Amino acid sequence: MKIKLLDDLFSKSAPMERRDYEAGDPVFSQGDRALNIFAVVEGQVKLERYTIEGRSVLLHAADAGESFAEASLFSDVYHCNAIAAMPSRINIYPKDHVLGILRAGPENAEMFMALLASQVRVLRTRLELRNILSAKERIFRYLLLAASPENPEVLISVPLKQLATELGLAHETFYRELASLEKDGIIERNDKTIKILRASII
Amino acid sequence: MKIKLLDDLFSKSAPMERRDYEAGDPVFSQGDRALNIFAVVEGQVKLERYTIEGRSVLLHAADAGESFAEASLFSDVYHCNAIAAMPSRINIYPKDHVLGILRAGPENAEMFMALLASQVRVLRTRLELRNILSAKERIFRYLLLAASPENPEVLISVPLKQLATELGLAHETFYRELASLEKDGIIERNDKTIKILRASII
DNA sequence: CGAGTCGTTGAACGGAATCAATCGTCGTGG
DNA sequence: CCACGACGATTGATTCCGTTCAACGACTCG
Repeated sequence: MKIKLLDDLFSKSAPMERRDYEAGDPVFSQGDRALNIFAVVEGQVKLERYTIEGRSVLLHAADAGESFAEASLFSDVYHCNAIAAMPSRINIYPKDHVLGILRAGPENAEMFMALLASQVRVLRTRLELRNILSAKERIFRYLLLAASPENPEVLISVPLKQLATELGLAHETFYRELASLEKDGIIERNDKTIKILRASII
Repeated sequence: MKIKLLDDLFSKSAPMERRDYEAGDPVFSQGDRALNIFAVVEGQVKLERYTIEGRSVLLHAADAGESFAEASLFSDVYHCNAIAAMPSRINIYPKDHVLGILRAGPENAEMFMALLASQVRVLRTRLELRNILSAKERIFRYLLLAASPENPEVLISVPLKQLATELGLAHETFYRELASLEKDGIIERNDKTIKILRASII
C-alpha cells in the first residue's frame, strides 16, 4: 500500500510517531493489545506467527513503503509477531486516532477502502503471475502488465535484483531471461526503461 | 473473501441479483461503466486486462466463493474484462446500493474494511508461501499455518487437487510429498483431516 | 581506495513438472 | 440396474529448467 496515501489519510490533524528499530527489535508481539498500525519507511519488518510447539512461520516480509497490521484496526490483539529484520524506520499510527478519522466522514473511510481494495487487486495479480512456471513467460507478462496499453515503455524504478525477488525468481535467472528476451528482439533495454517491441514471445 | 459475510453485508434490505452465465459469457468489459460488484457462487470467472497490441493477460481467476471487482466501487469504469470460464452462477451487488450501505453507518463500513484487510493478510501469506521453493517445505508450512497453535489437526474441506493448485504445485507433486511426509512420521492422514505429529520436517 | 552491491555470464545439479497408467467413487442416463 | 464417463487420488519414469555455486566487471559511497 502506498505509504504516501496512507500518510495523507492518517496523519490528518494528528501526531504520527516515527521510530527507529535495530535488527531483531520487536515491533509488537502476538497477543499484545492492538494499539497501532504501521508503515515501513526504511528497512524491513518480518511478520511471523507462532504455531504448534513454539515454531514460528513467516507470514509476510514488509519492505520499505509497505504498511502492515492494517487488520489490527478491527482486532483487539495482534495475531502475529512483527520484528525488524534490519535497521528500520517505521511510522506508527495510533489505532484509535485512525478509527476516529475513518469515522469522521465517509470520504475518509472510502479512501481507505479504495486503498485496501486496490491492494487486494495488486496482490491477486502478483499471485496469478506466480502461477506461470516459465521464467521468461512470467517476466514477459509482468512487463505487459506494467506497460500501459498505449505506451510499451516500462519505467524500472527499482533495482532489477529486487524485481527478480518480487517475481519469485533467482536474480541470475532474471538477468539471463531478460538478456534472452532482448536477444530475440522482444524487448529493448535502456538505462531505466524496458520497451516491449513485440507483444508475443513466439 | 467469504461470500457469506459479503452477502450478510450487502444483501441488507435490498434486492441482490443472481445470474447464470455460460462458459465464455462476458460479465463486464474493460472500459464499461462500473455499476456492480460481484461474487462467484459456482464456477469460475477470469479477469484479464488488454495490454498492448490487443493482447490480454490474466489478472486473476475468481473461484466459487470469491468476490471480485471490489475496487470498482471506487472507480468509474472497470479496468479489466471479466469472463465466465465455465458455466457459472454469480451474485451481482449494485454499486450504488452497496455504497449506500457503506455510508449508512460506520459499522457497515468497518465490517467491509475488516473483510478487505483480512483478505490482504491472506493474500500476503499465500504469496509468502510461494517464496518457498521446496514443495515439501511449502506444504508443511501451509499445514502449520492452517493448524491452530493448540490443535495440530487440520480439516481438509476441499479436494486435495484444489489445495495443490492453491499452493502452486502440480497435484502429482502434492500427493507425492504428502505421502512422503506421512511415511516420515511427520503427519498423519485421516479421511478429512491431516494431523501434524512433529513441528519440524527434519 | 577498499567494501559493498548490482549486473552479468558459465557450469552443474536437483527437484518439480510432465506424461502416463491405474484404481476407486460418484452420478447419470439408457 | 448397470454401464459408462468424469474426476479425484495415486504411483512410476523421464525430462527440463530454474536454482545454486562461482567468478568477474562496473559503480557508488564512505
